[in-house]
Amino acid sequence: MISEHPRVRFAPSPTGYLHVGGLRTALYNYLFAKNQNGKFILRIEDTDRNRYVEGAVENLINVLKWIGLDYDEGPQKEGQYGPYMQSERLDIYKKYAEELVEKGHAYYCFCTPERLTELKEDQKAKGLQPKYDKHCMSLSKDEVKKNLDSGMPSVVRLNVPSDVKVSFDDIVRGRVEFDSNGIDDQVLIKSDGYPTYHMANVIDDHFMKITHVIRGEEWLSSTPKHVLLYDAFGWEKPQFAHLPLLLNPDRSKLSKRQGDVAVEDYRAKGYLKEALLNFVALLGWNAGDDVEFYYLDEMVRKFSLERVNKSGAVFDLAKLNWLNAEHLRKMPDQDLLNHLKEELSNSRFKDHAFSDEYLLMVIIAMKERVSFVKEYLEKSPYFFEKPESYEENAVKKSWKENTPELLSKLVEAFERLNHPTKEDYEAVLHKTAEELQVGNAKLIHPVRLAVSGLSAGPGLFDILYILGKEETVQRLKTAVEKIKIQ
RNA sequence: GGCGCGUUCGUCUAGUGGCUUAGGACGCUGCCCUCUCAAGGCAGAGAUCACCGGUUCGAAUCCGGUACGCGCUACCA
Repeated sequence: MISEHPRVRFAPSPTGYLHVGGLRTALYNYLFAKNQNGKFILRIEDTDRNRYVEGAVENLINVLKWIGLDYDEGPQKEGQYGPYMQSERLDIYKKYAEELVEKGHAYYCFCTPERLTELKEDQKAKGLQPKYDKHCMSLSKDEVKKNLDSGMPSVVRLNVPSDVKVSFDDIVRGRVEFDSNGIDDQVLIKSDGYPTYHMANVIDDHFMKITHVIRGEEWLSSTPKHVLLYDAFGWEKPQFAHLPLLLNPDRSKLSKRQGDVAVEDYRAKGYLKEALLNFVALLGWNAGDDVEFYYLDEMVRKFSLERVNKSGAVFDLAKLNWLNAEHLRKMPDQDLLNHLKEELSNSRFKDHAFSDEYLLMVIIAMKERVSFVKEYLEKSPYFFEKPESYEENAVKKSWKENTPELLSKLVEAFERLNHPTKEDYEAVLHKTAEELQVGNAKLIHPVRLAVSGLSAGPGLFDILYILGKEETVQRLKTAVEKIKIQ
């Protein structure tokens, strides 16, 4: 049954943005496809005209592109099984709905919404489960034709057989069995002519030759309907794999109310695509070893559906943050440089020019101290502008009465230096401290404060070297004038 | 309510009958390194494996029940 080259699909509905749960589903589909040398297809399930959102499809594609999950077939990348927008396949659904009606596996229903609600309320009042009563199934062929010809609103319903056990083998959950009596006569074609998810899904998966349906757990209870549909058509069923849900910290289904759910939100906050992908992959899957840091290609190599977990996973920001920092630290300096330049061009420093050489030095100095690219600017603004103020507590702690005098001596010594290296700065500072008969710390901390305005940062001599002699001296002089002991 | 799925440190998880005094990671605490802050190293706290019963010489691992959580129960996906 498992064909040599699997075909899987990510089939989102364009509701405006890509949900992180959707991202995880897309990722697993992608990983499985690439691991198995198969195809990853993008299909847009836009069968609900009421929920249509302008630009949602383009947005979805852009986000997928940004994060690096390239699809082999889909909108803007037509393959031989298109179109990949369900709204462009209406005639196909209609044709197969008619075939089902022909075979007696489906029937036209002309019941009004009013009757349906009434029926439902009636059943609820009697403690029965709400289910369509197959009322329209008793209509004769002529009556159906007459209604249809007269333009009466109609839907097509699946004729669910009673007293049948519907089961399938889920790759992550094992054998799952349902009783057909609990399944409603699902609407297949809506009165506006559009198919419902169930209908479109089964037909498309069949004609697009999908071998594995990998989707969220919320679809598990709908699967028997799909199985019934495959059987009604006499089609071979794909393999199913239902993924565990992503959860809020309180273990409810991940929702907007309790934080960000859109991939775009995380992107805007400065999360790296590498970190996002890595993090989301680990929410429900592991290779069985201790590896937690992954790049996409390594995940592809090690991924298998058999190792996907059954239970929901809480979306834990703290771990995402750690992974982001980890990916940032391990990123090649050249890539980091591009990120930093982009960050700078969107900041208040956008009009300043910094050489690549200079920025690279900043990157090396700050690399281990940042979790986000923007922190290069937030945590060490002094590399991009002169300190505007001096950290108050640090002033209190390290700026003593004799500090201005000590620093003046140090400045003199620095000024005599010719193209100093960081070792030169260090040697001179040590020597000056010795001459002035004070500990190194008496100079180091005030210098750090004078030059950066802050008390935390990279090694002082690295900072001085990056800033350069002229800038260092200038900042020291300014600080001596501006900082007063309180 | 009905049906289905799930339940190992706060969180993500390893574990598929003896190797387990249940391992790793994030987070947290402490120590080391050190001019500061990080990173790194080391150490620590943290899980009676939801509960009850059964099978077995032996169970987190197999079986049954209960509880709790979640999903579905639309002419939404």
